[in-house]
Amino acid sequence: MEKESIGRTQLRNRNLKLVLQQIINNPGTSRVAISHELNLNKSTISSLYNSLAEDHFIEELGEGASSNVGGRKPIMARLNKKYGYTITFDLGYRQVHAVANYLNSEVIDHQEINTKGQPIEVMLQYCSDFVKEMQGEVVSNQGLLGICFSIHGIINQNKIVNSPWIEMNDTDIVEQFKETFDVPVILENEANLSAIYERDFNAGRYYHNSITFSIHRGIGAGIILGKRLFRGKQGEAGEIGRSLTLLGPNTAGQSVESFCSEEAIINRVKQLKHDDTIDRQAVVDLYRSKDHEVMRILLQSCSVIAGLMYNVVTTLNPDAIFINSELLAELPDLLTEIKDNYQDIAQEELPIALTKNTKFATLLGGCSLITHYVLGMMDYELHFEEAN
Amino acid sequence: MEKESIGRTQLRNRNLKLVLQQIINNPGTSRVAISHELNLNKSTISSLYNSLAEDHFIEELGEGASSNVGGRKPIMARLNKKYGYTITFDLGYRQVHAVANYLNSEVIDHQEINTKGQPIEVMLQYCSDFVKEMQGEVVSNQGLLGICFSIHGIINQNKIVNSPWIEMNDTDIVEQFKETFDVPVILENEANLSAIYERDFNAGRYYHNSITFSIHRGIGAGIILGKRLFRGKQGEAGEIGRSLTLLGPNTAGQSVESFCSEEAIINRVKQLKHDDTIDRQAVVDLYRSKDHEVMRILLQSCSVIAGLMYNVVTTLNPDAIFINSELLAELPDLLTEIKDNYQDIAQEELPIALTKNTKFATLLGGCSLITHYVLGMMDYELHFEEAN
DNA sequence: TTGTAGGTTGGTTGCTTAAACAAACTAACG
DNA sequence: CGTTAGTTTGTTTAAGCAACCAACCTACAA
Repeated sequence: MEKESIGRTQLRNRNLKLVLQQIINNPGTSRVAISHELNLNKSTISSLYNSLAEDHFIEELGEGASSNVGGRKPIMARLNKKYGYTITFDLGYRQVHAVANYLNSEVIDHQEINTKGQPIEVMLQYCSDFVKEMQGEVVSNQGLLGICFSIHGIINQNKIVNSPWIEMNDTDIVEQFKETFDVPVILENEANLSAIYERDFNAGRYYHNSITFSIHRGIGAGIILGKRLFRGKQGEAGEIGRSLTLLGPNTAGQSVESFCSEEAIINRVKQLKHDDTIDRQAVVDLYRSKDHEVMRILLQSCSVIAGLMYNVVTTLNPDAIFINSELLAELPDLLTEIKDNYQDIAQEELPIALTKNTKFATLLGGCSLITHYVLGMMDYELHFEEAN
Repeated sequence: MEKESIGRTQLRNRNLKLVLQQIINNPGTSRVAISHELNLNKSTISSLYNSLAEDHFIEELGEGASSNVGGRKPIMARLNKKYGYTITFDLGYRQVHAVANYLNSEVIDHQEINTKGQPIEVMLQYCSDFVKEMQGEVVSNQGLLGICFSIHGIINQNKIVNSPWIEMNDTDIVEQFKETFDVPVILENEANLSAIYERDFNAGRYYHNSITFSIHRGIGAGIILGKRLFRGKQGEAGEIGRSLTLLGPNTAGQSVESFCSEEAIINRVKQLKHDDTIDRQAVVDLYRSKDHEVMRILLQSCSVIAGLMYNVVTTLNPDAIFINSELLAELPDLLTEIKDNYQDIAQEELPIALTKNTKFATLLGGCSLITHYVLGMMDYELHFEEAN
């Protein structure tokens, strides 16, 4: 909403970025195509294009197909992925997951190490090592451009406000990595990154408003409205796990999270089975072996999730819902259950889909976010391809 | 998000609007002040300013106060309110409310007539008459600029999708009035207009994200995110009345609306008292006379509303909440009740305020909306003053 | 007290600059 | 030859700049 004034230089800058956006989102486009798309004069585009080319943002692919009535063939161009690269870490409860990507989001390398029970310092040491490794290996024009951390907690103003699963010991991740590597460092909530992934990769492209439910240890949601991530006043938007399951006089209602997060479910099964070694895999196995009690607990949870979903959809009327959950990925039956429950309540069609490749989604979301940032294109819609 | 390309003309146009925005939002500003605010050169501003002046958008107020160290006095300017005027109607269940406003939102005239039980055609005939009356009376530069209708129902693409209280008989309001008066005609949901009112007048100015609960016959919410009205995929965002009060296995949970809308409350009191003549005023009187059962019902409703509020706040993390309700306006005790309940659940501070002047809020919201529209400034933040 | 010089701010004017634009051109095709 | 892609060269236009005038203030001297 707050429009900024535009002088001559900002005009040029903006148009430069619009051209770059075209090149990123339509790999194998040409100058004329861009000119047509942006309603700017051919010569203007040529000028802008050449500026970008000088800065090594462009990779030319030779000639494309000419039209069927003759005429010169266009020179196809796409983003020069080797302009530079970014690194994204997911600081999980059980492990650290790391990935390095070229500017077009192509994965250069990824690693995962188990850090369960380890303090944050050890996790960050691993991250630091990974960055150094990449700096030694990856060849690119500008080198490392930026780093993103996926945090399972609440982020505000690029600071961790709340980290329920990992004790942070007042560690200032941003300061530390910015200092060491001299690149921008961004922290973002894991559910938000999942949402960004859905927006910028594959499916979500055509949806303006989507909500990504992230159901792991806790329950959160990433909210995309008007193609923009909505973070709320203090970055707490989407903390739907705290929603009440019961509105009414006895306001001491249970929160959704305390009832059907993975954590809660595992605990309930633990109690039920008097077995403290139960973990997610055990729950999955029990469900698959059609254990009656476990099935009941999970189906109950699905019903609650469906209700929560209905309430959120009712307030936001989004185009689609995504769910990012390892548990559901392993037990797709439950997705059907949720969908059916939702249908019963809503009587309305709404695309509900599982996020494919649960863990990578977050990382790629982070890759997209930091890429947007380093290009100075936070408010530009960028699409990326996910390799298969 | 979708950025449009900017050529020379659009640049000029945009800067023109930015200058106009400054003049609207800071009545009694000067060229230098604008130049400073927009970071554009003095001479550039002068040029833009003069263009606007030629188009009669500007009213000069003579000289302002000079600074205490000497120097020429600035020439103060504000929006020429008599550039033109807009008209807004509220098509209520019981009455039609009409208002005409100058471009600065100043009320020229307003009327209200009782139309309870009358068909839509009669209501619109009255509206039509009002417009003609204004066209005869109001003197302004450009005359009537646009018309806005506040609809107690769902609007999508400027069409009525759902009108629970008034039978529309397939009447195409937009077509009809656009045809007759040859100006833009906009329909918008009443709760959304309330939200716009809170955003553009008085209080809400400083909030980026706010939610306005409109509790009348039904329950709806207007959602302002990033200073922008959020309408959802099909304009159904904010239909929170449909939220479930209970998430869980028996998904046939009650909707909030069926439980504590004004309609529902009155019906419950009717049943309880075996008196079919009960209306809002009767409920108010009964509460004031401390009728036990009525108090119970209302307090119960407050508790549900507070829970609903908590859930919505949990998903959106807004800066503030507004409530627009005639019932609450008459019984401010209930607001306290809601606030207390909310506090109990949330344990967090959040500004919760009643909309003053319940009925006018919607109309002024409509005025703001249509004014934005006719100025071609839908995406510009405009502030208006409400006369006292 | 008055008058004038010096400083300050508001706004205009005329010229410069740079980016978009337009049209004519070359290149490369069917 | 017609068509399409891209470049070149020159034009237009809106922003930027610098010098200016206008209108105010204060200080201070006659």
